[in-house]
Amino acid sequence: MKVSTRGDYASRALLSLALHGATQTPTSVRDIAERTALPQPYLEQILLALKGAGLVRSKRGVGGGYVLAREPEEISLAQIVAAVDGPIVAGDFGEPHENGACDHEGQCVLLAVWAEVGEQIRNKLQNLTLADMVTRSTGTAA
Amino acid sequence: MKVSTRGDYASRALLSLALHGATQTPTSVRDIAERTALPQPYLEQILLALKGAGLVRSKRGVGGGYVLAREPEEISLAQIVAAVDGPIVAGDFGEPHENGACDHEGQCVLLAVWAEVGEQIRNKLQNLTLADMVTRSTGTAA
DNA sequence: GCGGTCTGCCTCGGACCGAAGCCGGTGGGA
DNA sequence: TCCCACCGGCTTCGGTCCGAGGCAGACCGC
Repeated sequence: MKVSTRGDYASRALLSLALHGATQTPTSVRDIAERTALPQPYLEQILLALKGAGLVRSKRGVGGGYVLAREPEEISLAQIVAAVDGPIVAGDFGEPHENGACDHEGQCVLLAVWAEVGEQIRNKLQNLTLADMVTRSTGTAA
Repeated sequence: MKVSTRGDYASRALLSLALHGATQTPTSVRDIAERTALPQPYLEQILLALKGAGLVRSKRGVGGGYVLAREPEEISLAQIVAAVDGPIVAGDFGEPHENGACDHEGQCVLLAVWAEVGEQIRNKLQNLTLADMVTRSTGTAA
């Protein structure tokens, strides 16, 4: 019942890009790692997953690095977490109301509940974009 | 980002007790395991944890077993899950706005978000009692 | 009251799996 | 030729899931 560090790290990395307004000039993995205090090799493969999901673009060679693929308003935390942690669900015990999944008492009722919880989390995270985070970050605290 | 099987199993077991209206006569672990199709030894220690949390009472010897400690209306899913899975949170990366926790950009903003998500899940599960589940179970599907 | 049996209580341990993180090599760009 | 993204594989670590086995309390028949 918790977000893995991958989700947290990925969010921090992209938030870092958004904070520096780096929608054009690439930022190297090393710079991101320094600014966010994250382990560099680990962050590397996380960024790779984010690229695979189409959330960032990369540029190789000298002066290369990563750039947000879309505007911060268009990137939600749900997309980030889903990209590195897989689909956002609460409990993976199959689907309710399907073949032999509900052959014991109360089972499919609980499955429905977990599904509702997962959906609620998704809704929450879909409404939080990187732009919102930037606003929160600059508006409230350090 | 998911409920462990412990939480699911514990919920199923208590729901089974509630469905059979066993607020007085004890039900043995073996019977619960049969009705819910759960591994009996595993279920045993889960029930032990639930007893430690004060959600069920036990009776030893012949004709012994487990009984709900309170009325189904008084037992929420949040209590059950918290009893077997620990506190319900989304991401355990420390607390926001404390000593050196927010010394890197955007960190405490994200911490606040995870905290919000966790709180939302807790609220949802606190509003779902065993009595609600019984109603859902008997009212809608098999 | 006494032993047997039924049950919960408790602990130990191990298989299994995913998370977390490091490393070396490859190849494309300036 | 240097820089840096890319690409795997690989290890370590801890948690989950579950079984085995023994101990202790409760009720029974006698």
